Amino acid sequence: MGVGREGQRRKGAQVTANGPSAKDTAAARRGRARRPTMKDIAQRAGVSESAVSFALNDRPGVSEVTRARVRRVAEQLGWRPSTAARALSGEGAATVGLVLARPAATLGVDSFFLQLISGIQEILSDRGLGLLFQVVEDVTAECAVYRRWWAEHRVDGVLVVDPRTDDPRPALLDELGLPAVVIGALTDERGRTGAGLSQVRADDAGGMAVIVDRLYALGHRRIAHVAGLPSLAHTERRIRSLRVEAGRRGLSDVHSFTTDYSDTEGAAVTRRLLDRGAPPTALIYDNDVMAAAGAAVAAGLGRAVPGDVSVVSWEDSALCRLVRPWLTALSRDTIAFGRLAAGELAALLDGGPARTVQVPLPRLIERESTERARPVPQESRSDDV
Amino acid sequence: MGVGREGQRRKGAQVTANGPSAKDTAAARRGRARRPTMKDIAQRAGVSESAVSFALNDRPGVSEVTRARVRRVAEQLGWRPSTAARALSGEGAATVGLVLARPAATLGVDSFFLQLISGIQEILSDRGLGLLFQVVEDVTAECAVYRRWWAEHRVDGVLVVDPRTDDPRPALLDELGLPAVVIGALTDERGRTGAGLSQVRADDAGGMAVIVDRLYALGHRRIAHVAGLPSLAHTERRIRSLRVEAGRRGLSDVHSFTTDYSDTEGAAVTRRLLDRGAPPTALIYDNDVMAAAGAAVAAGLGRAVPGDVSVVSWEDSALCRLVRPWLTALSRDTIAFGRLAAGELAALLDGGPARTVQVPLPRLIERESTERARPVPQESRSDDV
DNA sequence: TGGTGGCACTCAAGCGCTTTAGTGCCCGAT
DNA sequence: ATCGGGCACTAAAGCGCTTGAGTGCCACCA
Repeated sequence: MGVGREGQRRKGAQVTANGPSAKDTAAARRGRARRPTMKDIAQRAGVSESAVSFALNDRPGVSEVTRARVRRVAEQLGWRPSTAARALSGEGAATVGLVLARPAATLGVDSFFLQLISGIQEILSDRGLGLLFQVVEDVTAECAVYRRWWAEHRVDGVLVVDPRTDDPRPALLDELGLPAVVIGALTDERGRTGAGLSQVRADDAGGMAVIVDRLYALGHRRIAHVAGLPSLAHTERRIRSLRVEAGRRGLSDVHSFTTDYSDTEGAAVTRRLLDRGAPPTALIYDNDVMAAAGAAVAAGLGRAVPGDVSVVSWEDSALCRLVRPWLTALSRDTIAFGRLAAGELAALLDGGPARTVQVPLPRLIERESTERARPVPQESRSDDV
Repeated sequence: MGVGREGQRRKGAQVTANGPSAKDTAAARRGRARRPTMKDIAQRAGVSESAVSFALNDRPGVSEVTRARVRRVAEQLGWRPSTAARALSGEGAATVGLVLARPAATLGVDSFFLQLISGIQEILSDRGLGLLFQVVEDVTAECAVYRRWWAEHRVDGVLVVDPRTDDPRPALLDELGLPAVVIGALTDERGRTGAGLSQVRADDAGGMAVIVDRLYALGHRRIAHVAGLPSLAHTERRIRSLRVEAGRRGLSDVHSFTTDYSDTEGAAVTRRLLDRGAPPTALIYDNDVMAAAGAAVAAGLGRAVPGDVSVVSWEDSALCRLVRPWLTALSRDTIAFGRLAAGELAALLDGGPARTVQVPLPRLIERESTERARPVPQESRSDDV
């Protein structure tokens, strides 16, 4: 009896609900179907586990016919390597991490992230990599998550979004030895920070140049830029680029104002700007939500868009075609962006070198919210491009 | 020499970059800092590994003073359990999965998912559970992902979204023995499907009743419902509920039309409806994007919103306050929804029973897009509520 | 004084996989 | 005839953790 019980226990999950005592306890639920292991394959194929391992991992040490046989058996059994076991024996967790540091409330206002993630997934799932995802409140918490993931052996690398000025994350990841790719790039100057850190850069300077070029050509001379969070590296970059573009064209009434990306702040800043003595004739918003909110505010103040003021959104989305007038927007292929980033991370995990790649210049989709600036008396337009 | 090398190899990652031959190869990057293991704790605390395990897992078998000592050492060392090792020894992966079956393009139009996820996270991270996330094209691919996750030992349970009519997923998950909670609930009738399957139900019938109640009170008698994907369970439920509510009030000109949730289809259906002989005086849209698109179409056709036609969105978001007129919307606490679902799953993983819980009735936020129906000559309003 | 329990703790196996060090075999070179 | 070497494959250890089966010790009762 004792022996019988032992034997039964040893077989573990193989027991198939023997008897109709089907109490639906949590224990009973576990392992309803049994996962095949390499041992099963080895048995069926009549070789040792090592041989199976060699065969399945394209390692030398088995003949081609054995390799084929093992492969066939594995497929028949529907075998998949246990990531846990793999990770434990040093192969890594076959998972990459992505943490989003955003207060819950401001989440999901823009479509950027889901698109990005969807691009990321395309590449990752091709490579059999999982994506561990986490939303936290701030960067401090984000760093804690990296530490935890690292200590728990959960991820092989991470994708870092929303790079900041004075970002603590690269140093931490370097310390932990976690390969990472920064999406959106740190400051232009420093270049790569530590080995194992790739960057996928959006061309913020280029984007800004595209917008200013166009607005200038349309005769706009007083331009305001309603930017995003001041702590983000790309906000800083866009502001700097705008200043450069303005300087190049001798424009003096060109300014940036930072916000928290919310429709509320976007609206508030817009109201302040339009109430000025010589209000801007063109407004550049760092996201679609603020652009829409800003356009609505302008309309509310009796300013025609684009008659009195042109509006450009730095982010294209369905929203830009849901408000009237339709918003002119800078459109980038966010999905491709995600794909690129994931590709870089995969390369890094394969032992490739850290690189900095740049995504193509975004395109300006001109819709209804921009048009030629109303001629201003005291300024001739002879200095046009 | 041979011995020396062996010894060195055995110590593995403990080697600290001996010598300045710091080639930044992928190999060198691995394990820059060493993760402490239970063995380290055991050594320092002067007990066996088992004792450490007991101590850290609140299991009996160690005295309180030892437990405290072990805990202290663990904390000092910054120890965290390796999920890989845990998973391997049968404890589960401490991870739950969430897969989103949506074509990449239609992703991110609504804010629903990120909000939901953010709520989910709150609970999961409290419990030390990770969230493995995946975006796929369709339900078939989704099922494949479940299979893979299961075989790879990656997740302990999953959160299922977008339940469908004739949903293949519950059966699959049951077969695999993967605990799951369905977010949004399957058809009302069947109730729980298999053990280990909890449901968190949005009250679609209640929501529809709230909307129809209000519209009816405002005098609307011809109501159209621009619904979402016909294959989704909640679409079906809403349509059914509308029919019931209409029947109860003796309304005959009340119909539903399914779409793919896109602004395009929402607009198209709206145009068709408004071009009819006796167009509806009120339109209910199954999401915010279609509501906004529909309102724009109405305006384009010269119908005043809400003067000629009232608009209600079944989903509140920033968008509802970015278009003019502001959209009346059914508002639910999506973050709380996520929290609830994650809580149910956690309970399930703890061995709790499968349950079906219901979230509170959504509230109707009345904004500018609804008002009293224009009185219709051939119909007295004496039968009002 | 010997037995008996319970307590605090250790031993060792095992989870599924990788990997290093063998082992046996056959073939060609000496 | 013998040896070396390459090849196909096996044995076994180890990754970090859990867990059932001990083990030694002490208090307590008969």
